[in-house]
Amino acid sequence: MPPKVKTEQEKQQLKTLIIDAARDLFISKGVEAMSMRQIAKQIGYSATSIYLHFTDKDDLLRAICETDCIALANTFEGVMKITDPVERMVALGQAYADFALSHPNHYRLMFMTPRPAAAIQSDDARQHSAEQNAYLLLKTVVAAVYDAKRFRADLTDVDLIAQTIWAGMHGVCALHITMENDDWVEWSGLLERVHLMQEVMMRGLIRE
Amino acid sequence: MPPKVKTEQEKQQLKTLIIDAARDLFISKGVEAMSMRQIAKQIGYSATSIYLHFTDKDDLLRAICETDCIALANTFEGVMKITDPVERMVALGQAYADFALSHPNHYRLMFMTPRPAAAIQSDDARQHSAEQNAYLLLKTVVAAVYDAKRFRADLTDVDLIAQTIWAGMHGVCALHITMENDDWVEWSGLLERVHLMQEVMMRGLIRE
DNA sequence: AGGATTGATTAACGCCGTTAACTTAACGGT
DNA sequence: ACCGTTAAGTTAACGGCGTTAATCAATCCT
Repeated sequence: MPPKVKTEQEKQQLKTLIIDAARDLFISKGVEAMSMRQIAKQIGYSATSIYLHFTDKDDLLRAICETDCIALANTFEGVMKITDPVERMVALGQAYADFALSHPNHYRLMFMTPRPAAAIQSDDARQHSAEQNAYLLLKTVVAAVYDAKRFRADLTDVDLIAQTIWAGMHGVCALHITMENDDWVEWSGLLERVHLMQEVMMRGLIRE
Repeated sequence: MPPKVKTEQEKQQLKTLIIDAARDLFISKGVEAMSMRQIAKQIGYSATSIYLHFTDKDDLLRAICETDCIALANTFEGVMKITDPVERMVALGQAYADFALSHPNHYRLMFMTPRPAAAIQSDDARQHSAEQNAYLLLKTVVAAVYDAKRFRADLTDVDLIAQTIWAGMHGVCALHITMENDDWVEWSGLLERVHLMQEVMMRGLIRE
């Protein structure tokens, strides 16, 4: 069954065939439902042949994220063009939330799943590029707001400010992703929650 | 090997023996490391015999949480005695964060793991008692602050306010639990982050 | 034509949660 | 005292998982 000598192009085709099948499962049912065997079944290959193109499941997941985070990066770049630093900061938060809520399984993988300490050291630095980049951008924007003296006078730690803003947006998104099906809490509208969080953060951080 | 007719007391002893072994694994390595076979190995029983005392793994997990959430409930009751509603609200947030950060795996299970929609309807209501109770308490406190007219005038939705506060504290805790090992962000002190989040929330929500 | 190589496959290992079938010891009733 | 029932375990097994090793067939190169 191996009709062989695939051109580089054919290889790439198969690779993206795998990625697409994997992403379908990943997006609709989450990491744990995206099993090697299920992917294989969908594309009509054997489970083990996936290992000819990806070293392991994590590698495949990373490929999916890389692909899908390009859109995010583009959105962010657009946001960075906004001139007013405070406006820029708010828009960045909004873009972050938009991504989290429209790609819940990506978000879950990137920001809600603890990676064991071991698995991190072994990475060759350039791994978590999407996450790293997002945080770096946030920090840049926060620094701009700080330089413009728009933060309250008692706030001097740029890292601390950035991490607090991150935590606020993360809280709304993560809580929604985890709890949307729990109906023992009468959820107010998701958009309202995102908006109020932004408002509260601004009122709490910005010099009035 | 079955020396039998255990008194109700002996049964309970074995049950807590199982729970203790399970909790050891759960606390130190998380849900996924707490396997039936590992638990069994540690207490010198067969994996299947656990099913004589717990219907399945979820049941066992619920037992662990129930046991360990009593401490939490007690702390909360203490907090509720604080007379000033705003002070009470802040103290509740602090207690919540203390629990999350000292029982990260409990917290992960309770507030960071999406339960599929199906698994929720089938529960006979009294299931998520700890979570439900915590949110109810928060809502009560928020309502008290609202009745005391201490919130900003434009804030009128008690659920929305409560959920935003929840999200803020959740954000700091969840982000820490997920990312504490990622050293590509220069984390400022955890306590500072919790504190600033509280401060920001208060400044953003409370009438000045 | 024949060997090396490539792209695949099947078998297998060791994990998991869980169910079914079986064993063994203790008790109750006659 | 015996026998059947039952309680408390056990082992075997199913189907799923990620992953590795061995194998197989078709093509390419010499």
